[in-house]
Amino acid sequence: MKSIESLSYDELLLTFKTILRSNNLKFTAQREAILRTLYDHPDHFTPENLYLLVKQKYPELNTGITTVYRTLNLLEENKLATSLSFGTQGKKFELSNKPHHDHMICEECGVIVEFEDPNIEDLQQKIAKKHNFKLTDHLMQLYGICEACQQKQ
Amino acid sequence: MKSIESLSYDELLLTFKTILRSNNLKFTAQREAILRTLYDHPDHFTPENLYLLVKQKYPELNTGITTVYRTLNLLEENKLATSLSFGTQGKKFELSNKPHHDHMICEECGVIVEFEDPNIEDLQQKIAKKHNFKLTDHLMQLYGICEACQQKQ
DNA sequence: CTGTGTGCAAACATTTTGCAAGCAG
DNA sequence: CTGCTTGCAAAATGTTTGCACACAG
Repeated sequence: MKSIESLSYDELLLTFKTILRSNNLKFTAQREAILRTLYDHPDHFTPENLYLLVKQKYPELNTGITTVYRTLNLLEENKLATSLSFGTQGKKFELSNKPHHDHMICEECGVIVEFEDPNIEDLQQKIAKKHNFKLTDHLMQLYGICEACQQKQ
Repeated sequence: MKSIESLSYDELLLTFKTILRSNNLKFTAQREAILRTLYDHPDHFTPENLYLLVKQKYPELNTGITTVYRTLNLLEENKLATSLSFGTQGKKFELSNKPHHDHMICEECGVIVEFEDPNIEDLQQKIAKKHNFKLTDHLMQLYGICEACQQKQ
């Protein structure tokens, strides 16, 4: 199977269908609407935000928030989506269809900037090795004040 | 004021009292019990865990979980404690009285290993500069399988 | 047809808030 | 004394589950 990175929507959809089929799950209009919405808006969604947007774009499906949660978890379990934790305020999800990257978050306005740095990946491997961990994943988030918010102050 | 890193308990207590005084807040037995418990157990606590431990060690205070939440937030706002997010499962807290470090978490047993790497701090500064962010904080967590759990498999 | 998926409402888990009584300063 | 703090219960959030009906395969 092709890597998930930089897939076109059709390829992504095919990947999704393959995953569904191989787990004896069904391809439904709601599941597609959720995937499509995630694809069309490369933002970081809370389940609630995504639910509202899907409802707005595909009102005839009458998608429930329960289905959004279930689908997001399904996507995450199958590595088609990734989530970031925000303590009490839940999680934010994004599709995994772009190269690996990390996040820098503005504490004022909440904007999320993505970045990528190969040196960090190397460092992480070294650290894991030192403690005899088998690395499966990582999370790196920088917090700060973005350019726009610095000027407002 | 002395840096918070590597304070003895007496120094930590003094810092706490100073913060309380300067905010017109009161020094209470419950607040001290919570600080003391965090100090005596350099673990990563959920509010619930900490609540149970404080109750066990200082039963006569009859501390409520509400107070634990309120005190943890107070400590965090004043940089005496730090929290890590775990999505749905809430947060874990630790005292900030040791040098900066990051965390590596075992996905099997949940054990948290602390590590420290100056190279990472440098890299982060570079990345922030590139995007014109003013860095205030960061979070780096590595996920994997610890040595013990690898052997169990 | 069969069994998975769905929306709804209810249940859950975690955290926050309103309130009356208690206690620090 | 004054007003911050406390514990309790209730409310608020965010997420998951039970169920009867709908629908994909």
